[in-house]
Amino acid sequence: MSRRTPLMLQIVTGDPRPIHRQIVDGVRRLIASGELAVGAALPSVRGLALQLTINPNTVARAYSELATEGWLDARAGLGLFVAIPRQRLSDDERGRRLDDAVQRFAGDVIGLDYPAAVVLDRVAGELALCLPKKSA
Amino acid sequence: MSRRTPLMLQIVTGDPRPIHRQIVDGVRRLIASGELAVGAALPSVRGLALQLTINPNTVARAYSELATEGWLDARAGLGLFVAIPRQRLSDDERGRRLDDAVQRFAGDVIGLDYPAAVVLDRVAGELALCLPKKSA
Amino acid sequence: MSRRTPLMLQIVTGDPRPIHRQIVDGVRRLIASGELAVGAALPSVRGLALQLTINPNTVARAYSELATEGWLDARAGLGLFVAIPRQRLSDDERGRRLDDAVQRFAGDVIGLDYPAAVVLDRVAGELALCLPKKSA
Amino acid sequence: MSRRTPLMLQIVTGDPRPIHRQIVDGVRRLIASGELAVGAALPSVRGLALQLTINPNTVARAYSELATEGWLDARAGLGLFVAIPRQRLSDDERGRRLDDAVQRFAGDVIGLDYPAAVVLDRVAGELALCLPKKSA
DNA sequence: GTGGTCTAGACCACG
DNA sequence: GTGGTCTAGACCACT
Repeated sequence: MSRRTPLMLQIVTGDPRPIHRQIVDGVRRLIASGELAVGAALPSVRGLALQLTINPNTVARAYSELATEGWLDARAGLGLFVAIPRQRLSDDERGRRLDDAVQRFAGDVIGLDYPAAVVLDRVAGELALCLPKKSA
Repeated sequence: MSRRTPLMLQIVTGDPRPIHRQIVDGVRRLIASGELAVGAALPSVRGLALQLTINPNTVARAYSELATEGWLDARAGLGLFVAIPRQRLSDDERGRRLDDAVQRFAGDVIGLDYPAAVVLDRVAGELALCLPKKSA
Repeated sequence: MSRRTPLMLQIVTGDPRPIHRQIVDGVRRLIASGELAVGAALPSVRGLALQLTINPNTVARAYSELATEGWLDARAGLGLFVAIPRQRLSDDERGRRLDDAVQRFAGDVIGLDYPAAVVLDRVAGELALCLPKKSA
Repeated sequence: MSRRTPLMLQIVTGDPRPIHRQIVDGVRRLIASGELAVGAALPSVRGLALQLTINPNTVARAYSELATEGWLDARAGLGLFVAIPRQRLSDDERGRRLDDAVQRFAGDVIGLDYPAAVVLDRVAGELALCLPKKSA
């Protein structure tokens, strides 16, 4: 009997991101949007591997990255839990990462020939799900 | 052949993108922004490789990708030229790529704790440099 | 022919730290002490695995952690290089990590029955090799 | 059995150490600091498990480790008592463990960019709480 | 050649 | 049962 909520995650083979990255992004989004509350237990490594029909090592790697980034707490013998959020990066580093992400995104959408307004709408919609409206 | 404009490109070793990707993105951006006009000749593979001090194979690969995507026309014995713009991808494919890019971008930005408005501003600024205001 | 310096690293099976952690600690120390200069190339994943007679995956994991922490830059097809140092963590996070490390260390040496002065000497000797004397 | 002093111990879920390790460290510290005198009786396995709301198996394991290391004496039918201090490890083993602990600590602290003096002060303060000033 | 990802299966420590 | 580590071997992308 498990109180663990099954994760609403889907692995897309056409996605250029590697599998473990899709899991990391997906879980981060679920946490940031509040669908996974602080302290909530995640599916076990083996359980999520079965659910997604991938190798347990791949799930373990994704979970391990999330723990390193401070999103999850891993407790051997118990499982993984959503961690209390805290600011881990310096302001400089945050700025650099924002720059990198914006530049990469621009590179990705150039050539798709969408008008800027359409792209911005999509981004705004996605961000509305998980980002604060005001600075924390 | 002095008609060939030297490309205003710069390879950044710290950039997470592979070199050929930086070239492809850079050329696409120069074309999209109009700095490289339709019909303009590009530097030769060897010339650009010398200019950027990288392997000619890498330049050849970038040019080949740009030709495959329809940005460049190769004329045997003459060189590569900026092609006449045309629709290069199916609507489905374009939609899927936009989705992927937006999701990846959101994954990168979540947790940096920037307000959505700040992120959107930065994206808008970057897109203004290279995207059309209206659909082509 | 390789300009890569062989790493002065040794894996100790009796050490409670897992192998990949011993590599990470060792490389961090070599970089912090200046024995590995900024921009220097590291042994290839496969090469170090042969040198230490461990599985390439284990080396790859250690290198990947070092890259994530910002100590190394990985360039596919070229190799790994010592990155330019920068402050990535917030002051709060740095304080928390110092606290954690000190507490863990105290727990490790309690019961070894060494006088405090001896322990402090050993720590001072180790830190002298790699830490700044004044705040940067 | 009211002669058993309740232990001033606290289990911290955020602590990276496993629970049994927190108990072992805590009891060792109470003994080293003299708060638990030689011959004093410890709470029963079940009692401590209730007090800390953890699994009795975990308490039993911690007690067993402490007994193996010579900190506690088990008297059948009576319970566990603080043992008479004696040398518990070979000099070689003690030396190796000190080395390991110092190396691990250095690995944790490198890169936090604290001056060595600050780190040493923190260590000295922590050790003052539980280590002898002179060799026992 | 380089690094990166994934699978498969074994073993250990923890609760 | 849980997470964590290691080995072995395959495949991919990059230069």
